[in-house]
Amino acid sequence: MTTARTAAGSAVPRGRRGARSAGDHRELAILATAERLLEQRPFADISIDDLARGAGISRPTFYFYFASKDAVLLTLLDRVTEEADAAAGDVLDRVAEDPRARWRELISRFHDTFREHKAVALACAQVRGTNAEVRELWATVLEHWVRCTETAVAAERRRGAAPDGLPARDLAIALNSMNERVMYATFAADGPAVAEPDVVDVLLDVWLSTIYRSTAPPPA
Amino acid sequence: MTTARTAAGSAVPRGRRGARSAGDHRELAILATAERLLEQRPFADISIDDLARGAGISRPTFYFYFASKDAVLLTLLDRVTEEADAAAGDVLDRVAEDPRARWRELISRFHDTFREHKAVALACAQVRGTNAEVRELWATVLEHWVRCTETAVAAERRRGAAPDGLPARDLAIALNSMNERVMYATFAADGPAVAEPDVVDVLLDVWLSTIYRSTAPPPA
DNA sequence: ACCGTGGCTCAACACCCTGTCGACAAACTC
DNA sequence: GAGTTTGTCGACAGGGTGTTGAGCCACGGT
Repeated sequence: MTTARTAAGSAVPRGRRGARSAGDHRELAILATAERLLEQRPFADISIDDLARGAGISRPTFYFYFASKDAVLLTLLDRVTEEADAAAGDVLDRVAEDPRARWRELISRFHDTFREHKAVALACAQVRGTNAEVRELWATVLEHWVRCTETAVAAERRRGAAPDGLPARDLAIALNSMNERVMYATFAADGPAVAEPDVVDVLLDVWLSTIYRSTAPPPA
Repeated sequence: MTTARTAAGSAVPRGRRGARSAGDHRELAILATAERLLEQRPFADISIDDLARGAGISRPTFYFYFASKDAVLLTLLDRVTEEADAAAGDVLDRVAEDPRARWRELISRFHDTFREHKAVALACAQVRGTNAEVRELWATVLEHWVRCTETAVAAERRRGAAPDGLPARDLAIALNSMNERVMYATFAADGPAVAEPDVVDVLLDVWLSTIYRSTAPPPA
């Protein structure tokens, strides 16, 4: 019921007078431990005790900071998606400048952000199935990206650069879903996957083909 | 260590003289209970006890038939993928006849099969994250479909119906991944999803655009 | 008719993990 | 220096998993 219960809004430094309290430090330690352990083994194989010990505290104390193991992951996911959002920036507002380059930039930046936090991304995809909060956060984030894509596609159609076709929203959903799954498979390296260095170009090619119905969209 | 340990190979009636033993009956009852319960609540919320009780046996007895809860799901998944494979049949050998119709048939049949076993499909996608056997089975199945797609695309290119572009395998991976994720989102109805009645046509449109670089592929 | 074996069943147990409760200490406030 | 807030943990209760060991029943062999 104290600081920690700000849950996902953890990026905002809590209302203390800037002073790094012991609690802040511990909370960060738990998060860091979680991300470190996730690089070594799957989320399901990490117990709350592991997290607590890794942060130098006891299990009950863990609950002072987070309501559950899932809450830790939720916070981690929140940080990563914010980073991805920041990385994407306003690229989509400038698609008309140079469509191919801008779309590529968009895909590439998402790819880089998620690759850097592979472990978190992979864990979230798994937990999404069992945890409603993670599922909803992801849904919200995805919805945002879908809307951005949709808007950009609509703009390209309006200026005559892209032909009409599928409803922009459906296309946006299909493309973003594809990206999600293809990147996941590449990172997880389980099952059929596109080779890491090619993944951005493969995805880009599908985006361009479906949005413009040709490999090379007309420049501005 | 007896009959049940044939695990995924359960479709093959075990070597008894055709007689439906009590065991066969129980095994089927567990499977049926699992599919029924999965339609009501998520896999994680179903305990082995639920499965056992549903099949009219005790928990320890459950272990006589399956090694774990996951093993039940694995068997269920095996049945569904076999059904999907059968439904797909040889459509891809006849793509040249009428590309649009055949590709649509392919996507549509997968869609129908998985929609019919929504619950199993959804559960598997979730468990795939934590269970290596499910992950591997899915990987194998997907690899098979990717290869079929790849072969068909290559054939279309060879006969001049489809232009060159992305390596056929990468394209096949991207498209199948998209289908998987888009159908999942539609069935799960969580987060941005294509409306159920449109999903086949949306997917088809992306397939055709990327394979033929035009909405309407040339007929034979 | 008798025994043994293999298919089948379960009560009871050991274990692990989660989440909570209540007592307690250090620090900051007035 | 009394009181609140922050932070800490030992000990417990509860629920799920997987195992053990003993027992039942139907059958085929002798």
